[in-house]
Order: sequence, then C-alpha cells, then structure tokens
Amino acid sequence: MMMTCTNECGGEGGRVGLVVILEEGMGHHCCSKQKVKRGLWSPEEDEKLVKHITAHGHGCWSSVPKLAGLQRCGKSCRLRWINYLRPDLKRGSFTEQEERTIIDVHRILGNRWAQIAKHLPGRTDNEVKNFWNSVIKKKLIAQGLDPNTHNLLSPHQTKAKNNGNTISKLNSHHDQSGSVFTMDTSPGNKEIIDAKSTLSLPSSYINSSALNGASTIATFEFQNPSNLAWTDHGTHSSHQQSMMEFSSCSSMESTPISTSSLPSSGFGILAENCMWGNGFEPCFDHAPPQQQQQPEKVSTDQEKVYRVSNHEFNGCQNAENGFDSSSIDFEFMDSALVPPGMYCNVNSMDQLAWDC
DNA sequence: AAGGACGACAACCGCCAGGCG
DNA sequence: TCGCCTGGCGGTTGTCGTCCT
Repeated sequence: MMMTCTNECGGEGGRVGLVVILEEGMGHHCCSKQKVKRGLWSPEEDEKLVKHITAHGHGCWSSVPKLAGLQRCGKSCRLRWINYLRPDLKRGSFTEQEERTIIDVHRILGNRWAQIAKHLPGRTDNEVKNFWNSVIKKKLIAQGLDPNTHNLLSPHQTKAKNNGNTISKLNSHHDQSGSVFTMDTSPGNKEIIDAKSTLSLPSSYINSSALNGASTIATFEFQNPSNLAWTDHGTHSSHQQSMMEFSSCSSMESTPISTSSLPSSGFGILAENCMWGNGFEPCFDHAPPQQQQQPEKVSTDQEKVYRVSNHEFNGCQNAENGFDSSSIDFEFMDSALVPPGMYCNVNSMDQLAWDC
C-alpha cells in the first residue's frame, strides 16, 4: 500500500490541507479500482467538477471522476457538489428563523438531517447537522433541555450533561438574555393555575413563593438549571398580550411567548408539547379552542404534504417567524420517528403540521 | 508571544435501501 | 431470489482558525 501525501491549497478559505492519494484497494468499494485522492478539494478540482456537471450533469456519480478528470471517488464528487459547489447553496451563518425551523423540525424528526434540510432552502444536511452539533445542541443543553427529546433535563441529567463549567462558557458565548417565558398567574386564569399544579416541575425549577402573588406574570428561566426560578414581573403590562397558553400552540414561532423575554435564538419550545415529555401532561378543565378545532387527521394516502396558512391559528402566529414558506413532508410522521422517551403528543404534532 | 483549548466545518466512513441483471 | 452496484444518509473524524491563559 502506498500513500502519497501532498499539501495543497484547499477549499474556499485557502486552507492548506493534507491530501492523500490512495492506491488500489483502499477507500470505498465504489472507487477501489482507481487511485483516489482524499482530503480537501483544491480549487482546480472544484473547477473541473463544476465544469463537468454544468456541461453534462452528474449522471452516474461513479463515472463523474473519470469524465471530469478527477482522481476522486464518485461519492466524494457527489458530496463536494451537494455540500459545497451547488449553485443554489446559501452560504453564511444561519439566521434566527432558520435556527427556529431546525429546532422545530428536529423536535419532530430527530436527527433526520436530510429531511430537516429540505425545509431550509439552500442549506445542506451536512450544514444543518454541523450547525446542530456545534451550536444548537449546546444551546439546548445550556437551557436545560435534552437535545434529543427536547424535554426538560432533570437537574442531575443537566449536571451530568454539562459536565463541569460548560454551562458558564456556553452562557457567556451564546446566551445573551436567557430563555425566559412568561405566563399569566392571575387568579382569573384558571387554566394556567391548573397547569402549574399539574406540571410537577422539579422543585429547583420553581420558586414557589413567586406563585403566591395575587396577580403576577410568572417567568420561567431556562438558561441555566441552577438559576431556574419563577420571577415575579409584577404588573408588566407589556406582557399582557403574550401570556402563555399551554398546549395551545405547537410550533415555537407560533407560541405566544413574550418576545421581549425570549432570547434571540427563540427557544420558545419549552412552551410546547415537549414540556410534557417527562410523563406529565397538562390537565385543563377546558381544552383550548385550537385543540377542539383540531382537524381530522388526513390520510397520508390522500395528502402527504400539508401547507397550512398561519392565519388559521389566531393568536398563535408570528408573522416573521418560521415555516411560512416551508412544508412538512408527512411521510416521516410515523411513530418510528418519535425519539425514544419523547412524549408523543399527537395533537401537538398535528398542530405543528398545521402551523406549517 | 506561545501554546493549549475550543469552535466551525469539510470530508470521510459505514450502513442501508432501491434498482437491476 | 440473489448478489452487485449505486445513491443517500447519519455519525464521526480531521483540520484549521480563533480565543484564552
């Protein structure tokens, strides 16, 4: 076996990468019959690939390297094209809206990056996956959420997951304002009171003394479990229109959470069905109207793609957010897609579909 | 200024499913 | 029906840049 290592200028950033040329017998079975180069792509290789695909299309990927004059395997060419060279790719950092979309869809799909990426025009599965692993995942953990299930982590889980001083670092880097959502605890709001009594949140999450106020806007803070507390905002009139309605909305962007108290990253997901993921479920005396009006489940045979206007859910929409232009492919909405341990609130799942 | 830690991201690996002979 | 080939996907690794001490 011979490996030839050369340093070449790689990729867009001009990185110097190690390029390895593999002799026969190495690499994928699909490209084991030819010498293949590995490592970062040089601008020349990119140019060859782009020229070839632009002129002829990719056709059979296994034949692309030969036709394009590249010492790469077909798989490598395909990945390079899909993840980097495709003309319709959107480069640059993810927007807040994209971030919200990823979180929302991931809550339903789990790590199905290709499916998630379909809801983000110009983004690749690899990009989404990297962004999730490097940013969102850590943010969720820092907020006391299990990134796999989107449920609240128990304090000891949080402690274990955060492993030392990770939290403080994350907070300093990513969490500008903390994840806070508000709910009306005024006596007249019976649903919310019931929800609180049903939630059985870990005691550390709730400063119960704050619940005793006559008329308060209580605030959950999820940025750091050690800091979780009810905060009495007294009579914040600005919050009166953004009181939390448990279980009434499914996608975070439609949740009537006070945007003034949400972090820019939009972790409103706590307000949603994932809240009940640890086996508790809100028991409202009166089901919210949205649920009562829940449309009948549409057979996947009849319709696989739901496109529902945000307008259908009064009070739950946020015009600037989320899924306004995307759709959910309900081929994936089978039971197998619900991550183990994730409480499956079918109504909420449906509602997410309708919010989309 | 130097070196280590960490983050971002490109690329690879291995598995799986579907098509085809 | 079986085996091979190929494309697609998710998980993981490797590399470089930046930040921090």
